[in-house]
Amino acid sequence: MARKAVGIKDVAREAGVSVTTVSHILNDVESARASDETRERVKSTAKRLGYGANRIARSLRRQQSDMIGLLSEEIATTPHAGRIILGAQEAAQKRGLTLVLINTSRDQLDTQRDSDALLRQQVDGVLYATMYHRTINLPESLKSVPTVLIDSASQDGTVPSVVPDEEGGAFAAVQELIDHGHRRIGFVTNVDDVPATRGRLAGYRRALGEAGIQFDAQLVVAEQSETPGGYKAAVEVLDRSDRPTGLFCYNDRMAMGAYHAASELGLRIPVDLSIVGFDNQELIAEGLYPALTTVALPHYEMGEWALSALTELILPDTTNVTSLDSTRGARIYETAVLPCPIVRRNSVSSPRPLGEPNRD
Amino acid sequence: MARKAVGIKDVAREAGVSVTTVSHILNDVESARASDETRERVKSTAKRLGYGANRIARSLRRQQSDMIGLLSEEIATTPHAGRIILGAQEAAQKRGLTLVLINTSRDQLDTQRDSDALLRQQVDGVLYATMYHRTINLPESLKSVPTVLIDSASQDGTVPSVVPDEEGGAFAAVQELIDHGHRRIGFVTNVDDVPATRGRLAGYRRALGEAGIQFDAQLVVAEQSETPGGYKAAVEVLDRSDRPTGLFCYNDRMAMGAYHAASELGLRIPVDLSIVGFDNQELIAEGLYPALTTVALPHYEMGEWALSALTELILPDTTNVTSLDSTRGARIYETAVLPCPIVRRNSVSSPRPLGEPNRD
DNA sequence: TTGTACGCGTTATCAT
DNA sequence: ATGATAACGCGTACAA
Repeated sequence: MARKAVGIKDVAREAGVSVTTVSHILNDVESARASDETRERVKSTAKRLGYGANRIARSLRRQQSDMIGLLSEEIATTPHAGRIILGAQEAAQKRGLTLVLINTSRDQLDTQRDSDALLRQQVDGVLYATMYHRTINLPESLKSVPTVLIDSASQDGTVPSVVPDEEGGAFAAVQELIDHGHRRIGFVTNVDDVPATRGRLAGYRRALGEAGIQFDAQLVVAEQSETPGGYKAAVEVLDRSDRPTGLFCYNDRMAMGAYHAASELGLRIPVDLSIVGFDNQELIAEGLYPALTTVALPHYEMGEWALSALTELILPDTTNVTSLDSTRGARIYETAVLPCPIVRRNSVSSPRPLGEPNRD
Repeated sequence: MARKAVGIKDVAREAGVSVTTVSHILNDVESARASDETRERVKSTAKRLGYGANRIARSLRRQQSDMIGLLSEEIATTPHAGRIILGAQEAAQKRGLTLVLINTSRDQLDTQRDSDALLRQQVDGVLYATMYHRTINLPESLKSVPTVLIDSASQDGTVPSVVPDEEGGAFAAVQELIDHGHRRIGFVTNVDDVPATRGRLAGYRRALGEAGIQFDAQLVVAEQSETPGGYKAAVEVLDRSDRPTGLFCYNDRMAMGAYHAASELGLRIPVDLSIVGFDNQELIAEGLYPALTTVALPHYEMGEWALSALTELILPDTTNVTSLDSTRGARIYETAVLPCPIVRRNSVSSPRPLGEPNRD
């Protein structure tokens, strides 16, 4: 830790004032005013000495640490996690808060009564990020500390939460195909019953519906959400005479499988088949040939939003402070839904005009 | 922060002893002994009350925060970063340390004199992780705080550092091809002059040399280290009659490009062409068909190693404490080199027997 | 307008 | 074997 830290006392002595004055000035305390002259002198000497308040002493005194815990099941196990962390980190830094990492496995969380204590004592609040979008019950250990959920909605709305707009993203993806003239659009989806699956299917159907295209159950086929699953599903939906000209894939990995299937079937992308993915995994989306048009998950934005919501939770607005205590704890939070923008690359084009011969 | 925290005083009162005794017992202080009876009583009441020392107060008193700063240029901008973080985090947790995130852009680091103060005051040390393996000069702001470098070596060895064994990994990759009987092995490498490029080339040459295979400059071609570069390079090295039967690629992205090239040239993997990548980007390696045999970067292990080295730096071994002050700061650290294990999947097989007709 | 003194929860020193 | 108390560095009520 500090080797030869410069303390508030040093600043006070150097500026020829008391520590109180220094503290007041540096913390912009309203009540006590100092002459502009001293104010200036204190500030400059503080800067000259490179003074920064000892956060630990300050925390002890203020009874708040200015630290936010980022609680995550297997931190950064997914490539997405990085963006969440970054969003939260930058938002935290902007507010003078520090992000500390707490790693947990889910089952640990419930039994972790001591972790509870650990948490409560050093962080002002926690961001709880799940690995993928889902609905959860708030772990018992988090009931006592201000918490915001990232990428999952709380069952009962007792805490704020933020999730991606799966349906909107899927809608945009399918709309992109429709805008290019596709009418026969397949959906390679996954088999797990999670919000993303339901939301993306809903978006697919809504886009079709709004375009006046009949939903055809034969065109949606579900498999495991990995690349091999995408391959299998794509083969199934593409290997027939009335195959779709456009394909919406549950995620980029499945789209990668679909590329493989298309290649095997002699279908060129995007000439013979247009594809849109989901997730915007750049490694894949930019690596595929042609580069994959896909939908981005707003990870950075979710991290940012969550941290912002958490600060509001911690420092309740000074507006209507009166009814505060009564409303606290009873409040129901709606989960925020952040947009998933489409990222256009080269896997979508117009279908060949009707009647043009297939040259395969 | 803490709503109604249970403090050491509560435990003392409840157990009918003084706070001193509680502190002694809970901290396993050698000098002062208590009766086994009280010892037991104190411990049990502490547990019953759910007591945990207030880390902030403890930090203030002990003059050490037990916090480690993870300083990173654009945290988790690469998928690898997550593994580093996880390795460091778990190692930290094991030692009762907390990891705090500090995000920086590289140029910021030098001018950041206030960040310097910030760092010094709350973290006991910092882990400085660069985005990719390279050699650096330690930023000025880190000179004053115990630091360990991850994924980069310090120019002058003033601080411990850990990097991947690029050469060994490349050697293993090429050896894998040789073991399968390949004699004509191409190398699709990248154009940047970084340690990884040099090391992987050296490993390639050494493996060839030890197998008695003549190095052929025509078989190594450099391009941008992305997928399109891999495609271009692979086409160049494969589109000729004396093409290699095995291909070592600088990284998995380039390997992905090579897959595409092979497909275009009508080369089946691994029947007509065996490929080994580097990085073990699972998204790619497991998504390609056939799954890519590649070499893993030891990110988790580097994070772990770095944290371990840092703790030794902070709490110097109690052995030979005498000569401590004199040696400190003057010491030269060798940079640790961690092995890159090969991960076998399905992209390598034996080349077709000599003379077997090419069925293309 | 400025300074003195106390308290935040621990740990550590020194008595008893 | 146990307990009283100073000190860590800062913020602030209260006195001047």
